[in-house]
Amino acid sequence: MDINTGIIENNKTQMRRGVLEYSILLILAAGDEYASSIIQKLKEVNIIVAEGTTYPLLIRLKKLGLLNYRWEESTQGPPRKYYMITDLGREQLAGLDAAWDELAKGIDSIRKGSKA
Amino acid sequence: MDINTGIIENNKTQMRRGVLEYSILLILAAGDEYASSIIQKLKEVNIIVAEGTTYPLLIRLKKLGLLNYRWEESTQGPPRKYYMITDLGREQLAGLDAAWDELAKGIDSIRKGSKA
DNA sequence: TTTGAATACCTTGCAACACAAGGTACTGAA
DNA sequence: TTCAGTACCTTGTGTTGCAAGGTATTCAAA
Repeated sequence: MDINTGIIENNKTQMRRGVLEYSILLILAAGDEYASSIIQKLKEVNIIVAEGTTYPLLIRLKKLGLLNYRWEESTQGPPRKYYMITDLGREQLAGLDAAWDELAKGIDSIRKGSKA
Repeated sequence: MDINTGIIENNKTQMRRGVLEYSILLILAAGDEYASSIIQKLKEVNIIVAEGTTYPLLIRLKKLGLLNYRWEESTQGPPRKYYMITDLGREQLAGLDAAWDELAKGIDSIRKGSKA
């Protein structure tokens, strides 16, 4: 692996970090999911996240009252822990939507400046 | 400070973290700046960053060869360390542009999904 | 019936890094 | 000579993403 790839990869990781909670709340706002399916959905939009990141994060969001969960049997293996977003979670999500918009706007205006 | 503000503020911070290196490179691509002026420019677009974050970050980017600097006298106080982006820095910046676009696209498509 | 693959859950330990707080040093004006 | 303003930098702490390792369930094949 050359040095360039390393720097870029590291930064892509950094960028993803910032939006992990946000994107998980977004996914759960659309419907209940279990950890593995959340990871899968994120992968589909090129937001790669490890199991060791996801499980602690879901537990954290649960503790904060933004999520709840229920167990559901599966014929494909062990039972699944389906997470769902709470009312508080939806409130917070609205705030994060705004934060994301603001950040995107900020980056955009710096970008325009750097091309002037 | 209520609990809601806490969660949101924490997340805004998280989001900013991911794009700090990127936005600093963007600013320096538009012209040489010293640390305090970089912080000021970021503040203008609502990306708040502390001194204790910025200085080590600039040093790190210098060590990676993405930046260089020169000293310049000032009549308003101590000399200023003007940072400038290197050729390698511009290369990396192109990669980060792409990474940002990809991330923004990813978030966008999750957002659309969650409104369906 | 036991072995293995697939699925799903979770924890531990390490490393990166943002930031608050505290510190140094230069300039010019009061 | 003292103080405010500007600018540099470091230290210590806390958070947190992730690699690696571990447990448990189901089903199918040997």
